[in-house]
Amino acid sequence: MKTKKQIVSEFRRKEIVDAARSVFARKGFASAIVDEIAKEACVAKGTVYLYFHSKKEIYRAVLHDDMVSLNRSTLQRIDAAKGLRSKIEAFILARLENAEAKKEFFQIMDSDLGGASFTRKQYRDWLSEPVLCLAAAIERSGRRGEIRHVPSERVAWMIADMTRGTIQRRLLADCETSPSEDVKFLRNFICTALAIDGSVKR
Amino acid sequence: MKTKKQIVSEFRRKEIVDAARSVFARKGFASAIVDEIAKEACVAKGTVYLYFHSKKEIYRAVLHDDMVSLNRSTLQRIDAAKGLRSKIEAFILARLENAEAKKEFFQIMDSDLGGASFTRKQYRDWLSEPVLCLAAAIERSGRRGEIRHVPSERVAWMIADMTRGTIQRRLLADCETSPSEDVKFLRNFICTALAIDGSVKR
Amino acid sequence: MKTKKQIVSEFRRKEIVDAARSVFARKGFASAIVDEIAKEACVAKGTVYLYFHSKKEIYRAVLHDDMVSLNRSTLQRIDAAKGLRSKIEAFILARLENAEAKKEFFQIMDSDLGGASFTRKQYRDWLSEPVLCLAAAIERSGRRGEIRHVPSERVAWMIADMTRGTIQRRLLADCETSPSEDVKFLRNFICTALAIDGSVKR
Amino acid sequence: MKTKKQIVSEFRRKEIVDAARSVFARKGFASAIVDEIAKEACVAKGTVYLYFHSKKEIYRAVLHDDMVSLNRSTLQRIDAAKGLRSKIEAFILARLENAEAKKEFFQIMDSDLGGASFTRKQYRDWLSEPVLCLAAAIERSGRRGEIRHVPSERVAWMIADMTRGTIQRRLLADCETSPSEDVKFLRNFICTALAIDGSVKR
DNA sequence: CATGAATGAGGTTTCATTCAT
DNA sequence: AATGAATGAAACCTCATTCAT
Repeated sequence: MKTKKQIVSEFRRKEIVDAARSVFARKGFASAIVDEIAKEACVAKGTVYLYFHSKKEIYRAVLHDDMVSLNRSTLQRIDAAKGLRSKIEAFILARLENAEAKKEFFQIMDSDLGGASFTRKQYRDWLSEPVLCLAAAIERSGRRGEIRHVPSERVAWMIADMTRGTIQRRLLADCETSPSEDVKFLRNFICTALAIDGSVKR
Repeated sequence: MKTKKQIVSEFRRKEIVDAARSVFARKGFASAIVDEIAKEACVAKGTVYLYFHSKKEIYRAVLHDDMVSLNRSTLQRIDAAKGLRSKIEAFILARLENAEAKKEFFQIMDSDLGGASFTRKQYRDWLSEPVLCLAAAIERSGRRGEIRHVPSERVAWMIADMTRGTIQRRLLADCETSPSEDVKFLRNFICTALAIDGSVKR
Repeated sequence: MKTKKQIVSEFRRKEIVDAARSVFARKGFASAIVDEIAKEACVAKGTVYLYFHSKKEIYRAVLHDDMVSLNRSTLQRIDAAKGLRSKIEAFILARLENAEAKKEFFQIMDSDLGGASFTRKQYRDWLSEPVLCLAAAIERSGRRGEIRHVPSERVAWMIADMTRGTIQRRLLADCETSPSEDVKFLRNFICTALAIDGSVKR
Repeated sequence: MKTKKQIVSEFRRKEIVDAARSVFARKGFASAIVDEIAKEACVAKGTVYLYFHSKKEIYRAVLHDDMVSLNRSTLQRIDAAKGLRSKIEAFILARLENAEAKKEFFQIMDSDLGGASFTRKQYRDWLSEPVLCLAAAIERSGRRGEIRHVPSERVAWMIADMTRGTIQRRLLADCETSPSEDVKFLRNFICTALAIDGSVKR
């Protein structure tokens, strides 16, 4: 059972991470100021350093936390979906909705990876989990002859690339098109590329 | 005619921009130190400030210069190519080769947009020039019935997204696959998605 | 009631202002170095910036603090003195003694007005408070027929001018004459100029 | 005879000094920038250093030139005037008119003595020449019994102090009173203080 | 003689991190 | 555990002065 201390401690940690996400999204890593994070989390600057060793670590925590939850939900939705077409749609949808819900996180991922400290490599590594899951689904479909033969992992990355680009455009352009329209277009584009016509099973 | 001074001046400016590109790529905008840029350009710190008003301006100059030259070469190659398939390939190839030749630049574009100063929006705006050029080619092909009917601009952005993702993976993964292989895969993937079969004219 | 923090905070502020006064007097505004002020105040440079926004603000604080306390004491002494002759003497004495006690301050006021940042106008404005107080006393004396009729404000400024000149000479010349001698001469000179002979009431 | 070279050289030197006076008056010594002086003198920065060793030296030249010419004209006018009353008036008038004509110089003298480089002492030394001349006149008048017995040098400094204060007020207040009014008031005030009534000989 | 590009020492200011309370 | 005042390293930028042309 969680002690009272643990509860308070976890609560505070979350508050700091949330505040940090907001500040990092607004300013980027380098221009974010620890004092501002502390203020937004309603704690003193010193307190922040009780929970995190350094600014960099806060940054890592923000990204890690978000990525873990994003990946978890993406994987669940892919698993839940039946048929490749649905799985692809599930992937895209999970990403798009998450971007909508957590603009801040995506703004961070998109505009500043913390200077020298954090590499895009880490992002790739995180991303690779759901992408490989998608790739596996494509691979199976291919084996079953439901789609034409393609290098499944590569295709999965293509899907991720297009999804990401779409999200970027949505975030920048203040969403001229509806999310469902974007999803539909993407899925169709991909399915056509894989297609045995529109015959990919749902 | 260019005076001797202009020549020296342009040469020095270029040296600074080149040095800056290298430093920014290594350190990111915030961690880059003007003194280091100066040293790498073999001039004194003060000289840098004769040519640029601030660190931010140097940064802008690096990005602008690279983007202008990249866009110019991309547009030329698209124009030179005959047939949609070739034009698409030209676009991808121009980008990939440039990334290979100017790793530094892509690392900047990909990993650090200079904190609050620089938005990804600017990048999109720059990118939109060759993308719209590609879109126009797709549109024309569509009108001529060479490909199935698609929203050309959106498709052009998809192509850009996939190209960019491919470049990123190449830069991160130390190139397991050959560039031409990547290009071929990409082009085929796209052409299949657009295809009236494999019948897109070369 | 003052909290402990407020007390410490005010103490520290005062230490910085005192150190700054000393440094500014030695070096002038432009040549004064914040680091030196900090060192003399026995705090780190950063601490100085916790209390003041900029070097200019420190400078303003020094001048303001000194001027406020000088004016307060001058006004009190004028008020306490009975009779115009005594009031004039009080004014001169207050200024001379202050100059003696706070050489540093007068050196600042006299030799460096902080470049473009600070105008002599501000100094005049500060000075005008005790001068106008003196003018009022002269005016009243004039109305009562104790002195010949004069434009009181103008005369008050004359008194201030001569006092200031005397102070300057004292500071520069290492005081050949005793302060009380200077005061006596000044007062007599002025009283003669205003005089119904030596009959100005004490 | 002056060679052509000398003529050009003197002309240029004067242009630089004039430009410098204007810039120093506007900005003060510390904030004045050599480049700006050069530009205002229509020469290149390097040229300035052909005529002066350093910024400080330009500053000294400005003050020295002005002071020499001011003193010369003051002395001449005192000499030309007959009678103490006229001589005093001549002193005041010479100073006031000069201040009117060369506001810039007086603004320099009044607002910035160049940080550590230049002391007010130098100014006093310059000023002492006409002041001592005035003192001599007072002394003679005293010996002849035209005025009451006073320490002549001290009185002469008082006159200089009041003149200077008046000039300052005129420069700051945009001249509410006419110069001749100020001169008359000053002379009368002084003569009353010295007076054997109004009987000081003209 | 004249130029103005180049220099680089040194100033102000910021902010991550620590530590006494 | 929480605070926030204090620290001081390090960065950006300015500008007097030099010197090759």
